[in-house]
Amino acid sequence: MALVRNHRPDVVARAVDVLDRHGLGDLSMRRLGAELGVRPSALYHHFPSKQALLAAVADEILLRARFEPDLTAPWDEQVAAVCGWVRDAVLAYRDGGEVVATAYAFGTGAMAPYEALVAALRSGGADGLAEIGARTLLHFVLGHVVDEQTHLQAASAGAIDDAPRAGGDFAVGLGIVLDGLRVRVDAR
Amino acid sequence: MALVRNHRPDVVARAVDVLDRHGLGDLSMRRLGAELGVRPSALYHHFPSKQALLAAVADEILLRARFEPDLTAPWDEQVAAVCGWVRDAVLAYRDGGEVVATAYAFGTGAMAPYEALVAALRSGGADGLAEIGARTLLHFVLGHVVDEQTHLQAASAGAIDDAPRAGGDFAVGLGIVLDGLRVRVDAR
DNA sequence: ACCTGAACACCGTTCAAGT
DNA sequence: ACCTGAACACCGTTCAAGT
Repeated sequence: MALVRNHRPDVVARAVDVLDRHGLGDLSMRRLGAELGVRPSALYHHFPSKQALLAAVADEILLRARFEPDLTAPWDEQVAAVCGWVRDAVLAYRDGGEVVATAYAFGTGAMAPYEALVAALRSGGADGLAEIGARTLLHFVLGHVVDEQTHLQAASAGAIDDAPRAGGDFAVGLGIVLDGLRVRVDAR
Repeated sequence: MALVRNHRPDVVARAVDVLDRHGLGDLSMRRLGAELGVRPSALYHHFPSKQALLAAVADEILLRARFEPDLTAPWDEQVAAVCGWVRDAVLAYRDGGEVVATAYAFGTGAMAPYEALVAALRSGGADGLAEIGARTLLHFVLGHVVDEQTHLQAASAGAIDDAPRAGGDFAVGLGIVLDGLRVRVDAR
């Protein structure tokens, strides 16, 4: 007898919720199932694997921070806007950075920021470097945000005494050069 | 009765070996114990946790690609040399990038490259930006190398058709600017 | 379409006890 | 100093069967 009936979006929403409340380490199929009032095996009706579930979670996190590119803006401002979007989206949920970075690294999700960056870079005429530029910027942003988030969380958990760190912001005095064009990513 | 007696370096060496032959996913405490002819619990005599073991593996991988900084070289060349060292070290072992990146992210290991980069950046006069610059460069290098390694391995396993990618090298036409000073990281 | 029940093949970690 | 034996509290995934 089916006590509960969950649809795919319910599962994703609950997963985001568990992630935010208990962290990535506690987001297991069994735990998520229990939280939904369902056996773990029931989740495999919606997702072929945990990896696929986590990719959906990553996409959901990015989607929730709604973003629409301003195509009339200068290309470097467009790039900065995308970076800012990713940063905001990911910082809004516990372990958001790691989830998105992993999904992106495995190529299973989090493709929207990559495509937005490619578009922005192309609009700046950096045609040949758009793809590698987008990947670099994403590593740049995600790397720093994961850093930030890890240390922030560790500090708030009392595991690390939060010594003053040189710039919690990923952009302080830093830029990236693509083919001679300087891109400032100080979105914040 | 002790059939085998392993010292700490033996354990690390075997772990590197298992990592390279079977990948990070197969490097479990149980598997490593079996490979050493020992129960998994015996490993906890040498390491307090798997995380600590993996940190030691990361350090070992970096150590095996012996590196000595040329303090007479221009600072940007020093930076490039460190990046090249990390890249070479990590590419020499299966999943080396992920192991080192993770140890670095958790702050449990892989500190040598960070310190080398800070020193190189300081020697260039970028005092206030040395720490954040070092972290940025590391994210930059490790991010790209993990990318490379993941796709390379996936391709060689036949999981992905290796479409032509824009620059397998992390440095193609890219640089990082620290306070106006352009750092080229095209180590290769 | 969604769920149960039961199993399979694993994990990391602890700890008293052995040599 | 290093190892065993046994346990604890978990994992992801599969699959026939139910409604």
